[in-house]
Amino acid sequence: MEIETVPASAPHKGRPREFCVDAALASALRVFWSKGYEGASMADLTEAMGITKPSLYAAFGNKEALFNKALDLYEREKLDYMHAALDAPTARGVAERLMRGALDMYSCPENPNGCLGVISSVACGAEAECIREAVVARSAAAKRAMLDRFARAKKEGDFPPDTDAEGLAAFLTAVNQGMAVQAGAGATRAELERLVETSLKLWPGR
Amino acid sequence: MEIETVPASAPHKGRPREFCVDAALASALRVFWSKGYEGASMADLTEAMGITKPSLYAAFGNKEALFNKALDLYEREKLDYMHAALDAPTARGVAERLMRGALDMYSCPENPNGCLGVISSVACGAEAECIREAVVARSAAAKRAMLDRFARAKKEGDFPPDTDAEGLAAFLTAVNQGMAVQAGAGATRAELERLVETSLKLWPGR
DNA sequence: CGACTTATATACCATCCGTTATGGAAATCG
DNA sequence: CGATTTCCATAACGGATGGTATATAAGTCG
Repeated sequence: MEIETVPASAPHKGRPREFCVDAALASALRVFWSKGYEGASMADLTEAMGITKPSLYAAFGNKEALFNKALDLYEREKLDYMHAALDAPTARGVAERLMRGALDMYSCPENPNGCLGVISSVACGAEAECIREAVVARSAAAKRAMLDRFARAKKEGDFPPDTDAEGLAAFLTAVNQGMAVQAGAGATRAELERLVETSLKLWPGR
Repeated sequence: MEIETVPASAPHKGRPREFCVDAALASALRVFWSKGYEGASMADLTEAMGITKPSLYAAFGNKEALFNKALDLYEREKLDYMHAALDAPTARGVAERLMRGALDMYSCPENPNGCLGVISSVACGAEAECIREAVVARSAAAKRAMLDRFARAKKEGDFPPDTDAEGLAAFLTAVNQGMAVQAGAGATRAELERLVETSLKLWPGR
């Protein structure tokens, strides 16, 4: 929970805001998630958020700043399962929690289809290049965390010593990205479930 | 090799065209491949193709028709490894050829990064919805071909009888899509190679 | 050589894009 | 009560978008 725009103690002078910033940001996230950065027009955003353009600019800066805040929210609310997954006791547990967490998210009917990160990291127009870079940087960080976890798992004996932890991290990332693509293309939960079960069956160990 | 616009025997009346349709289409493909359907503006396209807008419209119809023809070309030239892959004698051979073929394509420095199909199938603006549907339909057909091949492999004993061929098809598709996403995000060939080797090591049987 | 057909080049169209200036409305402060 | 500050609503901005009308150039056909 955030305290609007000003630090904290502002006993609001001036006219009070007529909308909830958090709710508006959540609506914006849904639009970006459905249409991507470039596909989401300001008209789409303002309509979904229930505010006018000047209000949006006053509260969030501009479209890019709004997207970044929406991305923060996405990471915070929708990607928290990743942190929990990395805390699993074994590498296999990490993989399982990661895939099942992604599966749950992608097949939740209240969420737009697909993954905001994947949607935003595929190539698009020139104006969105900085957006793309920001998203790629974030997912690189996520992948590094996974890699570190697998390196630890290797030392702990979850994997044979000749295991390519980097390859496994890339593999798990790829399965999740592929799941996102298929979810974005309209795959059913049953199909995604099958993908997860198969991947889990192929995962080394146990 | 196509015969321009008219059936075949046209002893071209009127002013002759000053550019090569096939070369222009190849240039257009590169632009769509780099920037996606919506990210590619008519100005981008005409500049890369070396022709003016009226010439483009006269030769290809409109942006959507141009994209579909570029997609045909992409499938014909860049995705032919898929047909060859499905002809491999074993299911493992199919998987290997599919992944290595994708790897070669994604890491060819002359090609734009990523996969045109994946780029075009992730959500974007409303105007591109029909494009998205067309691409999704094509990749669904590709997946079905792979599924049929694996069903056959199951009957031929490549897999144990309790194998989930559908799950394996979804899995292989997902790895390739994930590879495309990572390639689009700028992964090196070495990274993608590692992903392929790992996936191949996990693939069932020998 | 004309007549005809087709391609090119320039300029333009309506529409939408993200963004912002302007004027009034709603609250607190003195 | 002003005075002040902040927010909302309308409407407009310059620029870019996909798509075209018009006029001219470059060929073949009779």
